Amino acid sequence: MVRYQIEGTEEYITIATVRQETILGETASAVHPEDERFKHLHGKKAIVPMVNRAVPIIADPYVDMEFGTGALKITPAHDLNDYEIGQKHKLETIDILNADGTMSEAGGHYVGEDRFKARKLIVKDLEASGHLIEIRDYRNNVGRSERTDAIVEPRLTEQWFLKMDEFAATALKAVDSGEVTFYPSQFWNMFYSWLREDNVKDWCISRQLWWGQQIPAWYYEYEIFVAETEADALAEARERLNKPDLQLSDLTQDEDVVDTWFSSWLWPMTVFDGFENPEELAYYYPTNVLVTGWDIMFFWVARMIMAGYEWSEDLLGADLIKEKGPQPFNDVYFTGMVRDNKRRKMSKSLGNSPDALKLIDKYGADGVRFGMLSSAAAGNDIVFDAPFDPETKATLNESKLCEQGWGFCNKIWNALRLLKTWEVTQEAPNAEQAAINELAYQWMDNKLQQVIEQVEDHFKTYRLSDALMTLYKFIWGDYCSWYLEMIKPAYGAPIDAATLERSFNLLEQMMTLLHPFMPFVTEEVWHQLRDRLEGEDCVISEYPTAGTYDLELIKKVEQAKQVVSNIRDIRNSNGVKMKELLKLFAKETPAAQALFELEGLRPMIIKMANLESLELTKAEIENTIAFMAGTEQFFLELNIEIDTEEECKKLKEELEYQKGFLVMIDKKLSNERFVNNAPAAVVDKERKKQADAQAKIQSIEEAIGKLGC
RNA sequence: GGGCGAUUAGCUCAGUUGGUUCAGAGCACCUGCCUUACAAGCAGGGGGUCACUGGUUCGAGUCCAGUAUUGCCCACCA
Repeated sequence: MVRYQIEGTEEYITIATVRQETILGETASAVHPEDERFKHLHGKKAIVPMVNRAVPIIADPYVDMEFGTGALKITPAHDLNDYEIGQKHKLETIDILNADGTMSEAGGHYVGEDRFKARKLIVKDLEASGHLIEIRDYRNNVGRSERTDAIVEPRLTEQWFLKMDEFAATALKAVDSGEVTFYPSQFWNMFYSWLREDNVKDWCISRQLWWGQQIPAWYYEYEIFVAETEADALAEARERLNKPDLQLSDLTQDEDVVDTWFSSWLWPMTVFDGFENPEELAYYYPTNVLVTGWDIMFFWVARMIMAGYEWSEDLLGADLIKEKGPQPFNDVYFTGMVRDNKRRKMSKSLGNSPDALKLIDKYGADGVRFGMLSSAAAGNDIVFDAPFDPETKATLNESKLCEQGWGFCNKIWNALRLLKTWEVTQEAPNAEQAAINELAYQWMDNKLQQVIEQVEDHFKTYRLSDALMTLYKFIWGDYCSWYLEMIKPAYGAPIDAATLERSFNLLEQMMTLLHPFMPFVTEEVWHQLRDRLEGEDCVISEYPTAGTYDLELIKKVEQAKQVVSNIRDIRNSNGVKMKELLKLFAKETPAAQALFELEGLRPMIIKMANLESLELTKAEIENTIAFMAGTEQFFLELNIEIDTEEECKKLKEELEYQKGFLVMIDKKLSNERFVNNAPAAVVDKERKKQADAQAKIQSIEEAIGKLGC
């Protein structure tokens, strides 16, 4: 803490500093305007020790009354905030440092000393002259060089700046107007807060590095000539200085280079060599989508947009730009940052990043791709689930998600193996299996169209993980678990060629759909499916487009699947083995009749649930367990004594639930405002739900009555 | 200090324009299966008051406000 004498008085003001050498560059002392302790000093001057310079005492609300002594020295040349206050109060700036960190000519009798040595000498001198009040330990954060760890001293230097206000307004408008669309859209908020008028700062484009593009500015004494080439600069210098004999050797080019982003913002044009070859650029510009991390949204994305609007018309002509737009890309897809399971950014210094190559060794490239992509919902950070070794703290090269991907590859591979192991016959199977095969294929084919449509929709909105999961569930769940089981011939029996061909065809299309996510396994399976010509590959196979599909058919099969699942559940919970043949009865209703009119549905349920028979009935069947699938009621005959009590309890629970549900819907439908205001389709749906619930309640009540509970 | 998000099952996360029973996926867990593609598998199951409080609306996981918790970015620390 150092005290300063107030000019013309015996009074002192005390300030604190950890960089006492900057006192030499001090050009004001500052206090808060409302601070009662110092109000009488406003407008007076303080004498800076050692250099005996009288500097004004200024009042500025930047000063924190609570912090330190409440008084602050202002050194505009060596502190960013001080610089801003200096600008505001029109203070002189005195640079006390040379570029090598030694004291400059402004440094009084410390000139030439290293700043750290000067700092120590100054303490002694201040003590000797009675200005030093107290020394305290204080920990403060100093900026350090990322590479060399050297302490960074703020210092005034001349730099090149690019005025940003107009550029920023252009970029904002581009995104606001939708000429450039962000995915996910909430990044607009961040973009806006960066670039809005009151926040945007001019861009310092000069860097003191040896590598890079040198700034095209040439100096002659204090004159500056900016030009595209040396020759142009010289010509301009000769003319402006009126010195026709001036030589290039008389000029000095600025040693600084431009910021790396200053060339990167031209990337959308230079990547196609657009300045030299506008024809190529005209073909590609603008591109569909830029994929990048949100952390460089400001550095790169915003500036590419600015550059696009600035130069594309010059390069491509007004007509073309009118047609295609000046934006460098139409969409920006922001990927998430990959974080570890403690949410820290993965980085080399933390050592928390798993080794991708080792992951690939373990799970395969497709497995790792699946792991990454399935957790990559647009814009959200990806928490990578790699666990830590509790002892070494190192990240283990393991991942549950990648393991899932690896399992998926395995599943696909085995599906192929199954298709390949069957013997093939030209003979048609028996009528029931033929009906099942036909239904299974129709169901799969219709569902495939639906899946293609859904995947396409996910792609359009950059929901990559949703697209992948849709395919995952379709291939594993529908194709492997249901379809292949439906068409599977009896043990040892061959499969008919037509069904096998259709199964190949389905798998083939699935491989093409999945190929963007898992290129290796899909390519291999695609080749194994059929004899391929040279150069005929999955990667260039025609991507399927969605055809129309019969939603009713899909729904009916889903309902049949529900029947099968229910039966399996009942087997499980009653300890009835899968092998045991059971009798199933469906309550005969118009809806049930309509359901079973679908050819192949009945034998399919019989096969999948391993039934002895499946009949529609109006009669009461004794000793059965009742269940619902959709709105229909089924009764399963078990060859065991049924636990009536348990069965009653289940039915009553279900009844309670349905009644509660019905009450809610009744309430909704008796609400006039709902009926009047909600869209007709929504009201109709509610009425359908109401009718369904009523039907279900009736069925359950009947079943309860039958059990006599 | 300024700004932007997040909070949904034990864990990691989806949930699009407020409107189907919307509360979902994977993992983990439990039960039963060595069924001749896959036990690295199959068939099932349990588990959530959608952070809290209020508001808007006929209707809120979804929109608004506040609170709590939490993450990130930027700035600063005399």
